[in-house]
Amino acid sequence: MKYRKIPDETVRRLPVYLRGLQYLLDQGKKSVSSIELAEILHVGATQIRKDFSYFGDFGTRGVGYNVGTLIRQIRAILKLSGTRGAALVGVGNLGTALLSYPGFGTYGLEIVVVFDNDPTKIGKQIGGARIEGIEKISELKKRGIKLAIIAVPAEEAQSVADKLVAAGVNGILNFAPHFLSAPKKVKVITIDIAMELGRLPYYI
Amino acid sequence: MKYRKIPDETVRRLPVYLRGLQYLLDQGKKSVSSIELAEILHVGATQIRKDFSYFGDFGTRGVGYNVGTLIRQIRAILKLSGTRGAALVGVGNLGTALLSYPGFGTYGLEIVVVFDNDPTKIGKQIGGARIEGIEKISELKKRGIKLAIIAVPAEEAQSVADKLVAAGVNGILNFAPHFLSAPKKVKVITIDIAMELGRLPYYI
DNA sequence: ACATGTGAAGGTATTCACAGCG
DNA sequence: CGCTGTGAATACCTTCACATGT
Repeated sequence: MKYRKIPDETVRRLPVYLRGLQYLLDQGKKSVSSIELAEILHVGATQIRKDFSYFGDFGTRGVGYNVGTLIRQIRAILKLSGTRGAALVGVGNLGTALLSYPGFGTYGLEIVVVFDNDPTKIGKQIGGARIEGIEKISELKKRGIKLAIIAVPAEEAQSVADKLVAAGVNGILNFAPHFLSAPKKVKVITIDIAMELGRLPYYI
Repeated sequence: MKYRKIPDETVRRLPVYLRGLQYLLDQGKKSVSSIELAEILHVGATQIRKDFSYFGDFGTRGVGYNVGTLIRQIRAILKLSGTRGAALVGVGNLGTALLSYPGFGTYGLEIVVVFDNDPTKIGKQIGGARIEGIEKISELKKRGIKLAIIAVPAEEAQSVADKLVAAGVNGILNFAPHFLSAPKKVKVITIDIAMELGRLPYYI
């Protein structure tokens, strides 16, 4: 395969493929064609083949793709090999929900540190971690944690993000309904739940 | 303005604009230019103007856009005028978080009915609603509720979705890490939190 | 003078159509 | 023959450049 720039959209779809493949693996499937995968995921079969082709020749012509191999390949592309520790900031309802959310594992992520600014919460044990004060964020660098999840109210989101960036975090998943400013080298993904709901009525 | 098909991407951005405009309104701003709005939202100014132009001439040349008017226009386009009742299925951590999530209001949505299949939860009061058994989903049609939010474990998601569709729901926001099958007339938006996190390491 | 609104240009992503290989 | 892999064609979206209206 010749080199070509990988479309952002392709990267966005890789985790989708990964989920579908994991599902097939759980079903005991060894091999899958782009057509079968397309049906499960509601994506075009050509799309799938083209996406994979950016990274190399993963399939066998006339046969399809080996499920296990493909999962490993995609995990490698997404740099999900091994487990990465992530910090969670904010232990309200949403934060608590995230702590018990299954599925981070598939993506090689584990919440290992938890912060909150509520004195009544600090020190409490939750999931596998102890809740620490917001000021301890500065110690993330020392602990080698590079990913963080923001689940605090909108007003505090930017200030938390600044602290995280200062502590050397380079990837942030933001659930606060607020636009975050961060240096270019820091990748921020915002999930605004209400905003997704907002476009639902349009399509109805 | 001549008629042209409205890009999906434009529709996806409308709620983003709405949030930015709401923010400006709260600040007491009466008028805004595409350039100012662009800075707040990290979107191109040309993009904003082009997007608005699909729906009509909302601005005043040499001046900008009237914040209040623009909000009303976008809300109308997204069919968010008035408040729509939505049903929530699943009152685990995530469901509870959603019940106390601020911001649904901006998008004209209100959770008015709550379902769960846990007998110890049924009958309890939560938010403004009483938790009802899953079997009561069939009564949604009678109550005129057309939107639903799924916050149940992956294994139950499809069966819940089927019940919702049978009850006449035509829009579903799905938080379960599972692909849902539904008739074309039913719009399903899936938010898979872990999947979003999954592409974070790639960019780092 | 200033900011919108918009054809035209440019860029990106998807789909087609089929060659290539097992 | 079946299914992958891919250049070419198409569709889609964004950006440019500027004409247009206040």
